[in-house]
Amino acid sequence: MAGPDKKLNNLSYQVLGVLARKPRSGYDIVKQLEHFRPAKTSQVYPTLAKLEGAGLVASHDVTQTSRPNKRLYTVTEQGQLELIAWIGTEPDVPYNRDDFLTMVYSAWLKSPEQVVVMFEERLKALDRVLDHVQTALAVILADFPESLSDPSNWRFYRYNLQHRRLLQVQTEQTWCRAMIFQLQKHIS
Amino acid sequence: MAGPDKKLNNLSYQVLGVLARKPRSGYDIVKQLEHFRPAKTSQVYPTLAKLEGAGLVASHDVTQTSRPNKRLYTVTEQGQLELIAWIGTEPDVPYNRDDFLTMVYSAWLKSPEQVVVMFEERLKALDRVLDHVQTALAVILADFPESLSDPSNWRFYRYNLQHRRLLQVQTEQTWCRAMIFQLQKHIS
DNA sequence: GAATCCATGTAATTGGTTACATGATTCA
DNA sequence: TGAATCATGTAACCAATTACATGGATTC
Repeated sequence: MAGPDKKLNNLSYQVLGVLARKPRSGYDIVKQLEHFRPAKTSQVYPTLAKLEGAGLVASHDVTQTSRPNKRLYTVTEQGQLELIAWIGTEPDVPYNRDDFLTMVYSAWLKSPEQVVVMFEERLKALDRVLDHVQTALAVILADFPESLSDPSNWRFYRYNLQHRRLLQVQTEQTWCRAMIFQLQKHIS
Repeated sequence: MAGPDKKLNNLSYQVLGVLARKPRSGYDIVKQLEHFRPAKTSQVYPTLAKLEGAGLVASHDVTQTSRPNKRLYTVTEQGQLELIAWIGTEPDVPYNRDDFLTMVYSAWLKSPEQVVVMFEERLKALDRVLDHVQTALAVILADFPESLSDPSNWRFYRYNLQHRRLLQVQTEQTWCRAMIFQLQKHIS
């Protein structure tokens, strides 16, 4: 009815995806996306307002007693259709910015000793990610084992995306250890 | 002498790192970063101007006959010190945006058949990346074999960063194949 | 009483893309 | 002659972060 829908941005589709699983408040959405696709409240709230203006989500206020009141958002049918239509289109080239890799790029300017320290810190940081991912996997496995063999259940993809992260982190750790091993040969 | 140096952004450090390896024009820098840390000319040229204003890089014009004239940039000593001082500081949390993963997040709304097609396309895209990375590795291995055991040579890190990318792409391909295998069990 | 969580937003700034503008040289 | 590469930039817009602003409820 309104103007011709131009393509939404990545965050909008991600928010539609979260709400397609279940209705949530802006605050809930931020928490939900924290590890998978971080976004600040200052970006999420305006995005929700924009999506509501376009008729892709709807909201209603919920009065709470033991908590501040909140506004629950739901995907509209139009919103779900928009999301489904987008999935499977040609994805934009992925976008990665990692200070650590930029540092490694110029690490030849530092002594091997100093670089080894950097890689050891990186390993520790990856350990923390690993912990988080393994816990998430264990929870799904314990609470919803049937969902893991059902691609029409959103937990099927949630589990497998976490599993992907696990594999990636382990690969990166292997690489870090190989780098440390090589560098130590040059420490007198 | 001038104001107190506040932290530069990721691109600035990346540009300093490129120029620390060897002097280049803005155009060269864009090409150099194309696969590792993409940036458009419209971002690189202003960044170079800013770095020059801060005294971290210097430039001089080069007259060419068989090509348009160009401006070559070099890192100043101050620029190199700034870069070295940054390396090893606590890196910001890495930043990843991948439409494909956002699509997988909501792929439970699609039929397994349709999702299999998405993963097969992803595999093909990863094959092209793999090709590029393997070529780059082979070139270094053939032309500068000694540099691979010398952490004070920038090619040591160039090679190992490419190797990291190789491992990551292979891990992702393994995951994609496992996903396709699982999904095919649900196609009647 | 202080810290943390729940809850929703706006304003200013930085980071990054798209589109625009121009022009020489080389190669098919 | 037309496409691709080399070469440098600006303007307008979109994406994202930082900082600001407020306030009730819970937990330590």
